[in-house]
Amino acid sequence: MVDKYSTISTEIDKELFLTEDTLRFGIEAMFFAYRGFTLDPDKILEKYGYGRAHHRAVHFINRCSGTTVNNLLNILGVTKQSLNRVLRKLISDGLVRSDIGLEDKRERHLHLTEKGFDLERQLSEAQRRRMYSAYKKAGLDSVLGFRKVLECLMDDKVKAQFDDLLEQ
Amino acid sequence: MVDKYSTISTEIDKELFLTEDTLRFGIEAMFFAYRGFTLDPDKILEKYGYGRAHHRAVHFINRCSGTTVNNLLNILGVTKQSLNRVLRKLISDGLVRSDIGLEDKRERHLHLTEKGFDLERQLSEAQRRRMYSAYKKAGLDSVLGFRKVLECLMDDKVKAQFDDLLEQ
DNA sequence: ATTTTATGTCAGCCTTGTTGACATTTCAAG
DNA sequence: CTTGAAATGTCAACAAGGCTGACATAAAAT
Repeated sequence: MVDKYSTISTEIDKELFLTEDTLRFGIEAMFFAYRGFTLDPDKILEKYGYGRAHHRAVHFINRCSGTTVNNLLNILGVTKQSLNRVLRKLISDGLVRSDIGLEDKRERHLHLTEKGFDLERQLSEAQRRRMYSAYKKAGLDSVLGFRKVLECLMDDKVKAQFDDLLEQ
Repeated sequence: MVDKYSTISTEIDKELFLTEDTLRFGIEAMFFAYRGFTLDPDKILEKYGYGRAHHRAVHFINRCSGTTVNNLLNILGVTKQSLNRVLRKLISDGLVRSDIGLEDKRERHLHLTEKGFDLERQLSEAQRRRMYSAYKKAGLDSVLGFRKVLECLMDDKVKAQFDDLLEQ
C-alpha cells in the first residue's frame, strides 16, 4: 500500500520491510509497547505515592551511583527545577542520599539508601520480568534486532548518552 | 553479571540473551528510543500549540476514520474527560469533524478535516522518516525482531487492541 | 415507562514539565 | 585577593494532560 499523501513514499525502498505498512506497524507498536513497558512499575509506584519521574531518577541514581546532579540532569533531559522537586522528595523520604563532593565541594553526589535500593529493586524487577518474558517468547534473533532498531531510533545526542552509559 | 538483589536471577536462562545485562539494555534502550521517537512530532506540535495528546487523537482518528468516541477512548486508554478536552480543541480548531451516528444517534463519529489531515500528514511523515531511517540502518532481520519483541512487550489487553487495529 | 448507554461538561486535584529570578557555596582565573 | 563562572537549591507562576466525581441530555433498549 502506498500512502498517496506521503512525500517520502517516493523514496520508499522496493524492499518489503520498508513499506508504509511496516513503518506504521512500528510506530503504533512503539506506542502500545511503551504502555506495557510502564504498566508494572506504575502500579508499584502508586502504592508508595511516587510517579514515573521518581522511577527515572531512582533508576539512574542506581545505575550511575554517585552521579552529580548535573550529570543526572543530562541523562534525564529535564530542567533542574523539575528534577529538584523529585529529588527533594526522594531525599526527604530517605530513599536518596546527597553527599558533598570530595574534590569539588559544589557538587552533590547521589546514592540510593537501603530504602531507595529496595524500591529500585521492586521496580526494575517488575520491568525485567516483562522484558524477560518478551525476550523468551521472541527468541535470540529477535532480541538482537530489537536492540539494533531501538538504537537506530534514538536521537543522535541521546544515542551518545546511551553509549556513555554502556561504557561504564 | 548476576544481580545479587534480583529474585528472578535464579530463573535466568543460561542462554546469553537472557542475562541481566541484556534485560537492562532493553529497558534503557526503550526509554531512550521512545524519547527519539517522540522528538520530531513534538517539535511540529509545538508550532501549532498542540501536545502529544492531540497527536495521539489525530493519529487514531485518521487510522480509524469514523470511529466513535468510546472506541477512541478504548484505544487511547484515558478518561473521557481527558480526551474531551483534547477533542473539543481539535473540533473547535476545525481539525476534527464530529458526526452524529446514522444508526445510533447517540454516537459521534470522528473524522479528520482537510486541515486535520494536513497536520496528521506532517506528524506521521516525521515519525515515518525516523522509523524509515532506523529500519534501513538496522536491516530486514532486525526489523522483524524489533516488531516481534514489541508485540511481546505489550500488555495482553493492549495487545488485543493492537491486533484489532491490524485487522481493519 | 424506566433504565441504560453514549456523550459532553463543570469543577477541582495531581504530577510533571516549563520559564524566570535569585541566593549560596565553591572553584578558577586574572 | 578579587572577580566571575559553575553547581546547586529554591521560590513563584504557569501549562499540559492525567485523574475523580457529579451532573445533564438525548437516544436506545428493556
